[in-house]
Amino acid sequence: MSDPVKPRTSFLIEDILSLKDNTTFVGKCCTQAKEEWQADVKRLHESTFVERTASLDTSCPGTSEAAEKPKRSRAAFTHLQVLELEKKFNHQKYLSASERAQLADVLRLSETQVKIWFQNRRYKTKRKQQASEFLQDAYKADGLDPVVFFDSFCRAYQYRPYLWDYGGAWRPALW
DNA sequence: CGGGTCAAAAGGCATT
DNA sequence: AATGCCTTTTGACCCG
Repeated sequence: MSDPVKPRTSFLIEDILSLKDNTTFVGKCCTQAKEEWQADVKRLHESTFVERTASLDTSCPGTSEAAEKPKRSRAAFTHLQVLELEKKFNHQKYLSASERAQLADVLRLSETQVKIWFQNRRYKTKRKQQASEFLQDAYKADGLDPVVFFDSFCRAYQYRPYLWDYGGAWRPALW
């Protein structure tokens, strides 16, 4: 079995691509992200499919030591899995049990993984909203130019493009 | 290599 | 009991 494809980022590629020709900097990163993602999709389709990712490491079978402290492991979701989760989340922030089961089946994840992912995603959105409000107040109070501010922000976080999908009130004014 | 960040998963407590 | 929010733990990754 080949290694599961590890997502490098969890940003919304469609969102970033939809931003269009803002700067060459953004464009370059989009191209790179798109290529990475396409490569992952290709590898996904070539393999039978991703193994259902286990939430717990089940190594050390049958050993008594394993019962003492179950080792917590972190699954790395694939780009495709994250993309589908993000698409769903874009439409609805909460899933019913049946919707969750269906999505879990399609993505070859456990229902718990889907549930936890949505919990973490909601909280992430909330934190970002709070952060964007804080930033907005900060640059207004300091009389900063939003364009210059955002440009430096992008450059400072060029390896963290997932920070770009700010849904905060200040983004529309910048684009 | 150490420190920082992100994200998956678990823990704790509240709500229904 | 199931699920919510929030916090903490954990592991991977990136940078200087």
